[in-house]
Amino acid sequence: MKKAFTQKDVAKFAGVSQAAVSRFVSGKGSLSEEVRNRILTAINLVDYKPDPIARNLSNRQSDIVAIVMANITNPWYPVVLELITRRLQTLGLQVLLFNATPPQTVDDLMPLVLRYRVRGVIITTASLSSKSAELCVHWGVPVVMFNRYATLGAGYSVSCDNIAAGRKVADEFHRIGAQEMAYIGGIPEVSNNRDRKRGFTERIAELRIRPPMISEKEYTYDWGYAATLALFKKNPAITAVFCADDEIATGAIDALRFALKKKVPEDVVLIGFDDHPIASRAAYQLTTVRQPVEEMIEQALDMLLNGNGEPELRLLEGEFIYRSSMPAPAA
Amino acid sequence: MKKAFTQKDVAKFAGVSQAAVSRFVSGKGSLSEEVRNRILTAINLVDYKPDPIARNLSNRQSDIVAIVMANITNPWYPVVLELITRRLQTLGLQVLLFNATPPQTVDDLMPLVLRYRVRGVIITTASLSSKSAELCVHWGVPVVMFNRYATLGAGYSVSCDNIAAGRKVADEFHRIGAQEMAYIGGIPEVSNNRDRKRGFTERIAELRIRPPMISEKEYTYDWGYAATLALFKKNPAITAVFCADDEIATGAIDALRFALKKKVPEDVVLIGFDDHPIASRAAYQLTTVRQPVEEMIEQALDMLLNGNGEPELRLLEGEFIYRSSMPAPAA
DNA sequence: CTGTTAGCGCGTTCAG
DNA sequence: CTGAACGCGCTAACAG
Repeated sequence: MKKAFTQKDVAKFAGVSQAAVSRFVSGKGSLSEEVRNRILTAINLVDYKPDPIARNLSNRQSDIVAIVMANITNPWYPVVLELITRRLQTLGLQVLLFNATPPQTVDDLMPLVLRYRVRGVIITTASLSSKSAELCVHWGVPVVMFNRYATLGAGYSVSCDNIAAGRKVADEFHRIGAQEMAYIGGIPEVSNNRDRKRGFTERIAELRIRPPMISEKEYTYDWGYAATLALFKKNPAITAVFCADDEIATGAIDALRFALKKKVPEDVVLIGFDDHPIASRAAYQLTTVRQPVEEMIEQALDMLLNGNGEPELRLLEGEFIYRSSMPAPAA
Repeated sequence: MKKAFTQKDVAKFAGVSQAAVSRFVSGKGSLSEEVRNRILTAINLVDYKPDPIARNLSNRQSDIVAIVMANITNPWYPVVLELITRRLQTLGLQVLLFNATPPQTVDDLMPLVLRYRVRGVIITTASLSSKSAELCVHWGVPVVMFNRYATLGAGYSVSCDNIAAGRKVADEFHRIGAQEMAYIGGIPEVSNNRDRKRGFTERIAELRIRPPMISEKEYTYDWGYAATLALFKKNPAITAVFCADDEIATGAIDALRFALKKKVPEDVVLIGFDDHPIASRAAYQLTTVRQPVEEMIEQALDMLLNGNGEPELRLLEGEFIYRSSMPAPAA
């Protein structure tokens, strides 16, 4: 229960003023060699560590970044969270984690988040409402939406080029001659779902193939499973399914194999999205569009920390990962 | 970029002293009805929200709890994280997330964690070294180890009764007449691995069955897969495998089915641990020992927030969840 | 019951 | 180059 040593203590030991110590640790202002050394030895002596809380109060700028998530149990997000925290820690920043668990929305959480004088906010859930966006601008806190973007052009966004990816999936299905296709989507309003669907259906139209059946609801295994059952009941002739993420896709594969007794890829081919850790398992071997997570994070943090305030959307390309659920073209 | 309203502002609007406002928001001390109302209207007027940072500085006690994790990508931990943050948020507490990514250890992280004047620390990674334990005691910060316990009897711990569970697994295997068994473990030093192994092997010895083959390394799918291949190469007659967690178990199942062409459960039965989200999927249908996560969290937070400082280990019972990888006894 | 005062630990003028 | 002094927003003792 002892108190930590403060700059005042260091100052006393070094026989200088507290202000000098402050200048030393911050590196701002100038100190004589003499004083610098005395302070340094004093700091080592008492093992002084700056108090981030006090610093934040005085600064009005903290070293913590808030992350608002709602989908931690979707296996792709732990990967994201892992990489973000790791990257942030190397930058000397910390992560304050907020869980937007329904019915709690980002809008509800935002005022709370802002109270912590965070350096910035990363949102992987829904997108910013205009109300929350205003709030952030108001308090001068940068926000970046990760894997989705705001329809109202506020804040920063990083996302995969979902439209292009959707088009490519259509091309792949076309390449192997699929005629009856389906799209099993995630949350209808979310930008990534809309874009993946759009790229897919638009390209299918261009190719003059019959429009795919569409069913969308949420990004879960259970939904993928249930949607597959429903879709194939309506149309047993489907031979190619594009799933908006890997959770949905693995659910679809299980439904196909274990409930509908179909073979993947012989009877039905599937393509997912994300390349999350489960997708590569032997039980699934899912062909998928890998999101360039590390690069996305790099871009997100760049905007967050070095952004000029102008809303911006950075689009990165996804990478096709071929596995057995949808074989690669013969080389 | 506007400044937030402070107690001082509220005080000015209400025509009272700032201290009065402080008493109002904290609920401590007494105020006249008169003043109370004036303050309340002033607060609503300017939409005053207390500043947690400033409060922390003044208090020497924060409203944030640190969580130190290293295994976020193991699907059981997102569940834990999700539930902890949710529970904490309802208590008005926030989560500061630290990633002990190798080679960074808990010991390295602890001094950093402590600087944030956190209310407490939850560790799901390794257990406290004596050095770190001392540090926490020194600063009066309570620590609880989640799903593991300290060998040196410092800090709080919540864990499943792993020994009992291990014994029960042995009984189950014995019930169906298995003779050649194996244990695929996680990180050798971790208490939960040691206890699961111990309960299992001890009970097997009591039952006078041949001792199981043992192989342990880490809690991952890949390890489960690799270990299975290696074990069955040495002894193809194995018919029952106990895996220290579900990640290992699902890896083992895939190795069995896809590499070794064995049938589960006809040729080999398996039991895992945790009951993580993947275990219940159609592709695995894993019989497992479910950890009572919610109750564990409840106990963990109870000790963290209301503990008396005495080291304590709370052991909760696991629940057998029967699925097809090891059928339940006929009723 | 209420206001005044003194910190919490640090950054930042502002004189010397 | 350096130290004294003030403020960040809030809590807690202390008088009235």
